[in-house]
Amino acid sequence: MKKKFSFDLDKYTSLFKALGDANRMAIFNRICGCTYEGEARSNVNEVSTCCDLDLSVVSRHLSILKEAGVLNARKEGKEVFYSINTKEVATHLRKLADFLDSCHCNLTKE
Amino acid sequence: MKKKFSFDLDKYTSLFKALGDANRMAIFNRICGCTYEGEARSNVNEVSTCCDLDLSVVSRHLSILKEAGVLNARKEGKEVFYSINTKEVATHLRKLADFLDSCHCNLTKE
DNA sequence: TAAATATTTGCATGAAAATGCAAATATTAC
DNA sequence: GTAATATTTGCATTTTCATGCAAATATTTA
Repeated sequence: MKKKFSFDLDKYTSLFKALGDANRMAIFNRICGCTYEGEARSNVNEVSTCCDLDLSVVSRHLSILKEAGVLNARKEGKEVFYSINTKEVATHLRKLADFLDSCHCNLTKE
Repeated sequence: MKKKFSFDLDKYTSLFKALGDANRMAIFNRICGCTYEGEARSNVNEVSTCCDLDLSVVSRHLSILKEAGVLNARKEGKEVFYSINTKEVATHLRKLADFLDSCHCNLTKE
């Protein structure tokens, strides 16, 4: 029955792979900051100010984060506004945390 | 004051980088399973059965996961037993989830 | 239509990471 | 000590990924 404690490995792998890069994490954090400021809007140009990268690279990172379900993209005119997919990401993180707790790992850890 | 909502980017980057690989995730899941079974012990040989990799590669993956704080290692005789650092990992995951909730991201998401 | 602005995509390059094999190390058993 | 077992490390190879530049696309404005 051990199966019921398992979780979608691929989903977590892609989520963590997306966030496991310093520049993408900086971008992620930047967008969190933007959205918290109340504007809830950060286009590619704005985001790119958080790291010393070519705009095209930032664009690609944003696309990777979007593919992994971390970000949402909304096109408005010429611009594309990115925002954090808060609920989905937080849910996944908590689910894994709960899974770990349920595993009773480290029973013998002193 | 926006700073108080921030979090340790580097810590999360290395944690996610460690888990952002399909084989390491399989290893991670395998050890979760082992520990749940009550034995709380998985040596390198046992772990290596979860993926089609040379033992030396598995050993390296385990070391990467340990460096990132995901695993604990305990040497017993010739063997090294790995277990999940449950509390630390779960805590980090929840902290990030809480951070996301506190950001009020996606205010405009429909 | 042409120009301006925002973003993405094609392509080449360099860097980092994953992998396997062989050899080295560590520990126990004989 | 030697043999056996478990794991790690050195090294070479391959693969994957990040990056920047230039060109292409999309959209608005003049």
